[in-house]
Amino acid sequence: MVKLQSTYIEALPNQVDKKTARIHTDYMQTVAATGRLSSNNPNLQNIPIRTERGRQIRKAFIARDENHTLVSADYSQIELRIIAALCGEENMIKAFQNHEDIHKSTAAKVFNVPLEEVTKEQRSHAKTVNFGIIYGVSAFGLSNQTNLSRKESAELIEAYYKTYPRLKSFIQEQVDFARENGYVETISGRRRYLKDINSANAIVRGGAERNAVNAPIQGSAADIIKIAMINIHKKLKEENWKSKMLLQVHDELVFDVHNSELEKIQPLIKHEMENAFKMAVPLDIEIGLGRNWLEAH
DNA sequence: TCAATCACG
DNA sequence: ACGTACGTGATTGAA
Repeated sequence: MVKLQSTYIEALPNQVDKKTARIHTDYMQTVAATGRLSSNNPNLQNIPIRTERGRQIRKAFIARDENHTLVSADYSQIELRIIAALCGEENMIKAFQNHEDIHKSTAAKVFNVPLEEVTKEQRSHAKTVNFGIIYGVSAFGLSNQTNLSRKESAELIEAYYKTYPRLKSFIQEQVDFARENGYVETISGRRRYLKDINSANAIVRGGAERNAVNAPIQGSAADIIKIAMINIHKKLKEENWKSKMLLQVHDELVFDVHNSELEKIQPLIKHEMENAFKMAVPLDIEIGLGRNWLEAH
């Protein structure tokens, strides 16, 4: 509550540019270790959305005038798709090819129940593990995030790896590669060097091992959206579109679209984002529009 | 100046 | 036996 007031409600109006009457962020290309962009002065990659009061703040971001509309396009589950493609886990790849709800689909397999009998709690637990895998979670970490005991968490992780065996080997291979070479890399060859990967200190080494797993996933997602941004920017420029690309929020692009272009630009954006990088899984885009950033989502 | 907290993906 | 989920930036208040 205090945060929303001081960081957004009070600070943002002071950041409006006198000449353009708009807020402009700076994107940093060489800050994040994984290859993501970061955003500052002000940070527009952490505008609230999760709480009701937060959503009121997001509503304040609007299209430039009556003749424009905000369009938001985001990659659906891009990090899970990347890990599935990187390790060739057919069970997960198939779920994405069939456009299934990946967390529900995971729950059905892990808990060995029909898709239509998956409970909310089972889906929620599957979702937690799906995310945890991306971060290199342990049984203890998982039990902290759920109402499961450490033993139940260990069993859940075991069932998960039985469902997706290639994920387990992928994690091991990333760590082995890092120990051997001192770095890991993304789908486009961006490296993250891990100086602590062979540390004698198990805590420090454990952190580097999680980095070895996470960096290729988070970094590959960053590679993909950057390629999409370059291709979209080129097209908008070469074909003299009136619409502008405004913001990038890791897996989302926001555009200020002239209403005359509203129908035609959406398939363009979708196509460029879906085809930015050829992978063993399809990339899916969710696209929306509205007078403000909240509605566009 | 720095750690803790909390905003986002 | 050990400690235990990735990546950022802005604000606050103690040192």
